[in-house]
Amino acid sequence: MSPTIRDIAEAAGVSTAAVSYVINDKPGVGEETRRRVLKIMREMNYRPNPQARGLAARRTGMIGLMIPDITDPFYVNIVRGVEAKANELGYTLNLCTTHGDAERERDVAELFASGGVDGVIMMTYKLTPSELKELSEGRAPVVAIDNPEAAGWVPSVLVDNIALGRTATSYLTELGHTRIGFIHGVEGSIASMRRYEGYVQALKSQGAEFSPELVEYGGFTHAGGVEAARVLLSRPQRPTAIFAANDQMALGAMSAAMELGLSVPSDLSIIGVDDIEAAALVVPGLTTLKQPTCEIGACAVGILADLIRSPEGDDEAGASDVGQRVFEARLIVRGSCAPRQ
Amino acid sequence: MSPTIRDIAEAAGVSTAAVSYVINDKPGVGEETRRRVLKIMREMNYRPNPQARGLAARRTGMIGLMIPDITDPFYVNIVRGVEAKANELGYTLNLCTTHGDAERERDVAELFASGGVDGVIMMTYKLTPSELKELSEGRAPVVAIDNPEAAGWVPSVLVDNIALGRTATSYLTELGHTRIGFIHGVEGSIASMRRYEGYVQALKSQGAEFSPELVEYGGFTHAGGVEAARVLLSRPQRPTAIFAANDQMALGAMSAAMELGLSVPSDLSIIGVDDIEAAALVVPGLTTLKQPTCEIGACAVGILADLIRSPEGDDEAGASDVGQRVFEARLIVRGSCAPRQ
DNA sequence: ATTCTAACCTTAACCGGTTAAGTTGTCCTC
DNA sequence: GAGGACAACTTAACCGGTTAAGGTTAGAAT
Repeated sequence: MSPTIRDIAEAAGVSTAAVSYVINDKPGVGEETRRRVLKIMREMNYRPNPQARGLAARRTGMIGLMIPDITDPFYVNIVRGVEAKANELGYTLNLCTTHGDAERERDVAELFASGGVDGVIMMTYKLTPSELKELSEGRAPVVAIDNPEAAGWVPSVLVDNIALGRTATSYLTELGHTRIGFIHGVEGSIASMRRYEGYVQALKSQGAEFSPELVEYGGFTHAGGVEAARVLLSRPQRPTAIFAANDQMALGAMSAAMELGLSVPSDLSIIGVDDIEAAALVVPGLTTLKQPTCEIGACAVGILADLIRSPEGDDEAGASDVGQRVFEARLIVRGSCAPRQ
Repeated sequence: MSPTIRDIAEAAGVSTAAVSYVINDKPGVGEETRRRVLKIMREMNYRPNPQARGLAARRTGMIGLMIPDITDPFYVNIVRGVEAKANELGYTLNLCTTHGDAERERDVAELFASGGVDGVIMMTYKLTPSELKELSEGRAPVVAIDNPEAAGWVPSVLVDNIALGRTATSYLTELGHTRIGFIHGVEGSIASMRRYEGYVQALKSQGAEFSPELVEYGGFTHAGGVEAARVLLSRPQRPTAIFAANDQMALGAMSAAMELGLSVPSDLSIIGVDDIEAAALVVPGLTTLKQPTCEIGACAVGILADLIRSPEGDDEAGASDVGQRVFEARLIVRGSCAPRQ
């Protein structure tokens, strides 16, 4: 088997404590001894056992990351940000996906709570805020991403989806559009609802038309986007622009438009959200709103690392000051939107 | 703090050993005692500490997964397969990305080797097979995915990229094409080289033309595909079909064709590899070769779990029998290929 | 009545580290 | 030259579980 700290200690003629001090760069060991121990560690190819270390020092060096779906580019990009920052801070990542399943979310939360990780980053939609809060009061602190409901309960980093909706919609109204369709994601999606809220706000403030006839659901999928757009475009007075709550649906809307003989952007302007890879590849390119996913991930890790270092709760200020960081989406202009003719 | 096994033992009036037996469903505990202990565990919201467990029982319940890039759909789909199967077998995933960086690959390997995981699944391209083998002889067994060089050294699961190249190319020759271009990925990519090899084999066996003029590099990116296709299509005798080593480049080739006023598939047939999401969304749909990524991932976990259960090495049969499982890619026919006119 | 067996449970040594407290030796100071 | 301060180690008690080996007890077999 691989050598233990005792083997090293013996070989170097010192106590395990001394070796431990060397490993952790702590004072109390002479220069000469330190060098000797290091040399022997190298020679014997010694690697401290992370489990034993963790057990004794009460840390695992791991951050748990819970996301619904590793296929969705939005989450993947957040994972990238998280990974980069976590790595920078010396943490390794424990990734679990939940597929939006409530039970699985609970299982994973349980797993993380049992102490396998030093902290948890959660993108969860089924767990209630109080469940989250309870979890965070256990062994590992929690930071929530993209969950407005959890904000206020646990430290959160969010994107302002209402502003996002306003930005997208205003961009279209400023191009002269007044009949603008909206394609929701799945029913009950908070992100979708907030984007819709921004859409309504912008319509009102710009004096553009608002009608339930302009709103459909597309389930966040390409096929759903096709369906929804077909419905919207076959209405007596069809919209001249469509704002879809994500890019897959926006691309679906684009297909539907082509299928109906409408040209994008001259007959129909389309705007999406997420800036997925395909958005840049289609012709015309899809104008979209990009959320700063990498920064979001990195920011969450930063907050979490602080919490791990100095566990909360010991302040009298009350729970009202749980951190919260809000990011804004950025408009990426490509070719899919044009002034109304 | 959260209760320990000693707290439970005390509350139940038994020894910690008894509690441990209950936790692990081992015999030697009476029905009544077992029930009492379970009840108390529930009441006190007890969760065994995974680190302590791992230390004592010499397992972590984690599988390390090393991939170059979490953005690449090919890897992501493998991760999905791995995650699902790992989860099924009670393992959790420790994900690390290397960005194809040799030093990072070594760091991660080191991390895994130090015993943080029970086994490792590697998609690595910079580590030498002997480094891999050495790693696998340490604390954690290793399974390699998609690394033909490692096969024979460590248990491997692969896709037959030569056959893939043959399949793609034969599909085109059978449609009557004789001048078929090939777009490589990055230089030195083994996958790309093997696909090329299959391409050459198919050309030869079908008596089609082979010329260095028909081969370009596209670096696996969309932009690179555009570039490469431009070059190929501006040659005196332009190819009537192009086989790109991945879908991004194939889509790039499609853009280049449109840009040059060529229509796909009537003027130019295009075939790619990977079946990325966008392949189904463009018009015409991209014909492509899909690797059974989920099965590959699941298969790797299966092999690894066996190795973890019964560590190798104890057989006299020699190292020649390291497992190896080869998968075949499947042709997905969409609209981007047509008979030569 | 004694021995054997089996079921049930406890003791205590580990797993491989960390770390507070204690020991030893050296040098400095007054 | 006694006392104190400091550097360099060591001792040993943990961290929170697992598990081999041993101890009781009750009931069955002899």
